[in-house]
Amino acid sequence: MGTETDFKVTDSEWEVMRVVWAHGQVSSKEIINVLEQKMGWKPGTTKTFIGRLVTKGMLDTQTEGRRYLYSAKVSENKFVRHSLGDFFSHVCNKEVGKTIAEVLSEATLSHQDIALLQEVLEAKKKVAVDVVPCNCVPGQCHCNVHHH
Amino acid sequence: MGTETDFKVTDSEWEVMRVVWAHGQVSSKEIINVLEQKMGWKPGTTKTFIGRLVTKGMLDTQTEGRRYLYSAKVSENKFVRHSLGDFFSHVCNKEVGKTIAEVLSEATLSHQDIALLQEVLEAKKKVAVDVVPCNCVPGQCHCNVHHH
DNA sequence: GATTAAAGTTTACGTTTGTAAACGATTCGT
DNA sequence: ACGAATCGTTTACAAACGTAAACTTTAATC
Repeated sequence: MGTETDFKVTDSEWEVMRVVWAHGQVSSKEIINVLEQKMGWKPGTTKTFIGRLVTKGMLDTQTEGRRYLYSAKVSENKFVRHSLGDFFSHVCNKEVGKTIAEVLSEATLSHQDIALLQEVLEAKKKVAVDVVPCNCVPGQCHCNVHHH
Repeated sequence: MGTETDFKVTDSEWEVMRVVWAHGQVSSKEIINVLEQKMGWKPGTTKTFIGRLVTKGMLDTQTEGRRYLYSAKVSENKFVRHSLGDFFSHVCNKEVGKTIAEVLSEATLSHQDIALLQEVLEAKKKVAVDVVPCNCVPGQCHCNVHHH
C-alpha cells in the first residue's frame, strides 16, 4: 500500500485540482494566484489543500530546481466520470434516464454536443431494455416500499 | 431567519432522505429498520441523522400521537436536480455535453428513456449554440490558461 | 556573504460529519 | 398501577474539513 489514489476530494480540493488539470504542470505559486482570485483564499489555505491532495495521492510532484511542479495523478475526465458515478449511486437506476433528460434540457449545448448525444442514443437503442431494473434496497425507493 | 432549507446534505443524510422520499411519510422506526439493513447502522446513528436533517430544515415532522411522522421539505426530484447543478459547477460548461454523453453511454436506459432523451435533444436543437461559452475563471480550465 | 523572499511543512483551531451510547419522557402491556 | 419498551433529545468523541499562521529550508539579491 502507500500511494493509492482514493478519488475522493472535497469541494475546496476540487478547486485546486481544476487549476492543476488546466495547466498540466503547475507551480504552487500559480495555484495560489488563481485561487486567491477566485476564492479569496490566503496563500496558506491553498498550501494546505495542495498538501492534502499530495497526501491523498491525487497530485504528483516533479522537482524543478528545489521547488515542485504539481501534476494530477488522475485525468479530469476520469475523475469527473467517477464522481458522477458516485452521484448516481444516490439515485434509483430507473430514474437516471429522466434525470439526465432534465439536466440536458437546462444545459447550454452546441450543435456538436447534440450530434454527439444523438449518436450515443442511437447506439444505445440497440442495447436498450424494456424496463430498467430498480437497484434500490427495499424501502429506499418508490419501486419497492411496502406500504401498510 | 430560521427554517430555511439549506439543500446541502452529506452522503449519510442522503440515505435517510431516500427512505423518507420513498415513503412520503414515515416513522423513525421504519427509517431505522431500512438503514440498519442497508448500512448496518445502529439505531442511535440513524436517530442522529434524522435529528440533523430536521435541524437543517430538510425534514418536517407531523405529530402522530406523541411520535413523529417525518416527511421531506423538498421533493427528491428537485433535490437531485439541485445537487446535479452543484456537481456541474465543478465542470466547464464546454464539457457538460460531452460529460453527459459519457454518462449516457454507461447507463442502463429503457426505450422510453431514449425516446424522452431524443425528444429533449430535438427541442434543444432550436436553441443550440455554435460554441458553448467557457464559464471558468482564468487558469482553471483549458479554455483560458495562459501558458508561459 | 548576510538579508530577504519564496516554497514546502507543521501546527492550530473551530466546525462538520460519522458513529453511537445515555438520558428522559411517555405509552403500552399485564 | 408498575415495569418495560419506545422514541426523541443530549452528550460524546474521533476523523475530516475549512481556514490560516508559524516555522524551516533554500534560493536569490545587494
